[in-house]
Amino acid sequence: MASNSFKEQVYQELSRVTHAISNPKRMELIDVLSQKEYTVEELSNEISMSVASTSQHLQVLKSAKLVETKRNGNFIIYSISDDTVLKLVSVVKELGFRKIAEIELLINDFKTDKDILESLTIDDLLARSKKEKILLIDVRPTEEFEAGHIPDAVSIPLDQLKKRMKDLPKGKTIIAYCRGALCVMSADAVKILQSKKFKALRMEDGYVEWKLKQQELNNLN
Amino acid sequence: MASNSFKEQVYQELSRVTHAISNPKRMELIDVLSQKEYTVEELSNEISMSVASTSQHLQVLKSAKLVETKRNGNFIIYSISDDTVLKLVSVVKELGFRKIAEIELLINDFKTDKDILESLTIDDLLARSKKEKILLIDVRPTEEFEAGHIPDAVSIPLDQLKKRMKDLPKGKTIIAYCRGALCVMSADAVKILQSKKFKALRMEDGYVEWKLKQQELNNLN
DNA sequence: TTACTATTCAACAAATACATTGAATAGTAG
DNA sequence: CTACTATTCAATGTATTTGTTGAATAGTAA
Repeated sequence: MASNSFKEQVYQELSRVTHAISNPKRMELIDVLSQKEYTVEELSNEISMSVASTSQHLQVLKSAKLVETKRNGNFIIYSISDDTVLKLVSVVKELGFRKIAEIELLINDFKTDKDILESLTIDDLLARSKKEKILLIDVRPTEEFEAGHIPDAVSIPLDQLKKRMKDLPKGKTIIAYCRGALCVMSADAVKILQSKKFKALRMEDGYVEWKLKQQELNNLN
Repeated sequence: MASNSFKEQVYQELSRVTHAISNPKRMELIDVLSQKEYTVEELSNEISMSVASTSQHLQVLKSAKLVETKRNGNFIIYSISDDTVLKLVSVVKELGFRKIAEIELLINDFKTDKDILESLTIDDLLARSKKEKILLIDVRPTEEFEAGHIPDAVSIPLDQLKKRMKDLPKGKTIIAYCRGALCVMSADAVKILQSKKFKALRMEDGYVEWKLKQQELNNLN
């Protein structure tokens, strides 16, 4: 049957997309690239893997059109090809976090580890910012902030927090965010701030989640 | 580093989800199950594969919690575990269709094959139904219609279309839908109707796409 | 209990995926 | 042109995945 073969080909092609993110290291690469663009060697460090292997994984991602490249001098710069890829990762995480008990256990361990009792979502942030004055701080490295951040957020990279703490207000509630639910930076920041008697909270969503939320809103008007 | 091991474990778990749909047959299984629940043997027929292999694929999907089972007499009934799974497939298709040239070519071949010039989306349908009187027909098999359908749609399975054509209005525009972009049934229906001088059009989205759209709308209020 | 049946398990061979090392490539900068 | 370097390619051994066949299982129905 011709129609049968058509069907097979379609599923073959679709599964190339999913195959590309079916490997933990490639999943991690996409997640890292969600924050900003990187060179191969930088990525190799981020995911703790040889440069050659990293390059090979990147080629798989590229052939599935999940990432794209540009050249800058001697360097090849990899980046996410399309915001739909962010959406894909977001849905996979949604499924993973909701459905897989193992991950929930890991995350719970992680949470109690960091002594974070309260953790806000984007919706919480929006609601809260209407009721009271809050200060939103982005504790990721400067380059990631510059590659894109939530409006009105102030960049205070985690490693500069102690130095810049004197400029922060004791009255306002400070909400810290970083790369998302799996990132420890905002939790560390909140811990430091709380120890110095600031009113600080963690937001578990990051810039990517904020961006996707905006797109959803735009799509429906 | 403990935090490193935590990270690795998380990506390991997340990639179990994507690994589950990284195989063409398993992708097809999920797609088939998106319409309604099935027994193992039925699925084995749908995807043209031995019962034992089908069962094994289903177990992979189940261990990733993408599908779930219930018993009915001697039969085990498989179904999609959660609407988030539909969202996952939807995003994968979005990426696949938009990004992979091979699929676009296949689909174009398919479209010209079916002589369908116009193909509506859900948004088109909603807009159009405000301006003129339309009749929405669901040409999938009865069981799939009964498992869930777009409100106000009338069930006219493709194999009954010729018999029931005399009851259809010549004045109204008839819009046919089936399982979604990859399904040929609505295209066949429109071809038949047009040949009998009905004003008929195809909608490329199906019930699943409609359901996801509703959920998006609900999420934002 | 016993016969029956839908489903799952086990074992196999073939194919594919994986991470590494070391060599090749294609650009840049002097 | 030459030296240099970030990236990619090639080859390798190991591990995992795949689909099949045939046996085992667990539930139903008499």
